[in-house]
Amino acid sequence: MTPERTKATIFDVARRAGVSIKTVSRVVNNEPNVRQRTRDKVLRSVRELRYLPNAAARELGGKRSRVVGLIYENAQEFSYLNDLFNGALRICEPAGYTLLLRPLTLPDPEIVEHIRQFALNARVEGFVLPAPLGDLPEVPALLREMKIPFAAITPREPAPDEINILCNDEAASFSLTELLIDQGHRAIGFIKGHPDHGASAKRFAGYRQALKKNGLPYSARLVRQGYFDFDSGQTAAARLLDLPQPPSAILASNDDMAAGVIFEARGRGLNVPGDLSIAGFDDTRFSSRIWPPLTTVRQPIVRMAETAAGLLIDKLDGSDTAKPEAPFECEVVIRESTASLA
Amino acid sequence: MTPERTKATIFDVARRAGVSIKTVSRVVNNEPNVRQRTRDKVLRSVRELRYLPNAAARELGGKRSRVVGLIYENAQEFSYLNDLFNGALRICEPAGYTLLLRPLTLPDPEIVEHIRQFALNARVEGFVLPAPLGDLPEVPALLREMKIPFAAITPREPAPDEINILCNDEAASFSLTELLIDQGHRAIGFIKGHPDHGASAKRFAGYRQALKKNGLPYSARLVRQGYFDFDSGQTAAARLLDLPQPPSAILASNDDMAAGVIFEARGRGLNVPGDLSIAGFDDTRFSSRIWPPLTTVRQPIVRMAETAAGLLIDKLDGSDTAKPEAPFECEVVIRESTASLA
DNA sequence: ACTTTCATTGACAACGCTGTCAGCTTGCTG
DNA sequence: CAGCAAGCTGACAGCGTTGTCAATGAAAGT
Repeated sequence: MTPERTKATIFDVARRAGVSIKTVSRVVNNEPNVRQRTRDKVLRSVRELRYLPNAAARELGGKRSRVVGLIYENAQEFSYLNDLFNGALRICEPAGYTLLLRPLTLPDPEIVEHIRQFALNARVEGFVLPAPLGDLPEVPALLREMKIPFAAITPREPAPDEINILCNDEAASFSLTELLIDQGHRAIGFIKGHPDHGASAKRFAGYRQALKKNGLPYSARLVRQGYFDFDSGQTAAARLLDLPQPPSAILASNDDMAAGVIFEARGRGLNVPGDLSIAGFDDTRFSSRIWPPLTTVRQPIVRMAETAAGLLIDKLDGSDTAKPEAPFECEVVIRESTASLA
Repeated sequence: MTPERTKATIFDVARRAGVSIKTVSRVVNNEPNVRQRTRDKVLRSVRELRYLPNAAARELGGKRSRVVGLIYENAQEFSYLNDLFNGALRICEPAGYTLLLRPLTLPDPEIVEHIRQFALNARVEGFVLPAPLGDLPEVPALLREMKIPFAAITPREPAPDEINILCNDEAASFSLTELLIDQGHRAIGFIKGHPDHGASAKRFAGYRQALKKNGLPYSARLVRQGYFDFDSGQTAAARLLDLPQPPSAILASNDDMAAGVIFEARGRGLNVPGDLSIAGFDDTRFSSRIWPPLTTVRQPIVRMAETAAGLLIDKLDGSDTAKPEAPFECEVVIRESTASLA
């Protein structure tokens, strides 16, 4: 039978260290104004008793729940979420915060009520908002009304006074498009992302810039609207390939759609990349595992999530450094779904 | 400006209803021995004041955290996890429970300490243990020592006195194998799953039974060990295809490995399913989106997770119905990666 | 009518922490 | 060496519930 000692409380620690409970509280919470010797004494008995502060009492007494919420779109690519969650968790856990997930099915007419309920029930102190939640106008509005700070990941428009985690989608898209141009492609199809996501516009902008810089004409016919899902990618690809003069390369705004493009191409007996080069965005778990492996752009999502959670916690803890973060760099990953035009 | 009323407490509700706080507590917790009229009065003022019990106070006073933990292997297929989480959440949330996720990187020599820390920090009252966690001997042992109940999902050996959620992997594997046999395949390769997962043995058993029942010889040469990941599937496929008399069909114990098989086949210029039929297990998000779409087996994971969470909560709440659950049925999904032998 | 028995209700003490504020030490300053 | 500010420490009152147990009231038995 394991010692099964009754959980030690702050009283036990205080008695053992010969100080008051308040002093223990100070030490445990890293507050100033405790002599080093006292601090050591307390820390020792904390260790010896394996003292673990009771979170409920802490919250009740101190009004702080130390809960960070991560709301996300349920349809979201899960490997993205996984990275997001792992990154945020890696910061929250050692900082003594609990990270709570809440999926949302979009579009959701009652989104405000759902988030409010979640925030209230779970006593969320701060939110991490992956795209597109930072861009839906109701969400930031609600959180501001509730006075809950948040960190928006890749929002279209960085909210002033809030934490914004950005990455240079535009530059990455530019590089990817230039890569195709360098490979000799002239007619390059583009499938836009979901209009609610800030990244969509940026990726499209990078594509246009690359065309322009390289003196290629922009043709609206080669551009189709997609919604970041496989089916919309497949549909858009079908339209592009039905064109009298179909593109020799298609750039999809994410990998799910790129997979849809590959699917459609294969269905038509087209050889990828022989007959059609295809590239995407995101470097999903499956991007390297479908055939052919996909040329794509990798975002440092884990680091972005870590930064988001870190800044958010800093804000919640009041250690407000408030330095505006530089955008994260994306990386073009070249695989076998793209090739030089024969 | 929204009413921003100071959050109502149990006192406010009690005053308004003209009863004591204890009575309010009884009503809110659905305890017996409250006259119907009183109950109604209380419920009305609860509604009118939008009363929400303070979870911290509740936990401090009542010793119940209402936290359910879901630990999982981080490498786990995401769509599986997503279903698992959504299913469990769908039960936990309305029941007033918080569902907390905790990824684990296996193998983990300190797994016991990690889980213990998590359980203590998060004050987890009960765990949902997806495979293979229910099968690692340390984990159930630890939880029993800590007196934390758990619901194991598809464990190899159902633990008595605990909640076990099973599904008939064996029968599904049997059907899938018979499907291939019916299509005329005689040499059917099999890639085993990770030995830590209970499902692996069952799927293998189903394969062997189907061979036997249909009078086909079992050849160990056609069986390779895999580990549920893409790479091991690819490697195993390479070995099988290098055989002097390679199989005309390969059955992989999950879709990740099946994708690896497809990848390998494509790399060798083989036509799927023309030259090689391939089937998997799990019906992953991507199973229908790779080319060709994969014949596979779908588990009702969402329902399994719902059941797991539901039974666990029943146990935690003391409403112990303790009926042994019947195994869930899997469904064979026939797509285009399998075809009759020409 | 007079107990006895339950169902119903309430008073009040935990629960384990943090915030407030007062008191005690130090170390300086003049 | 008094006087004062700043550093350090502790006493104690909450925080919003639930558990315990006693009080009350109503129903049933004699």
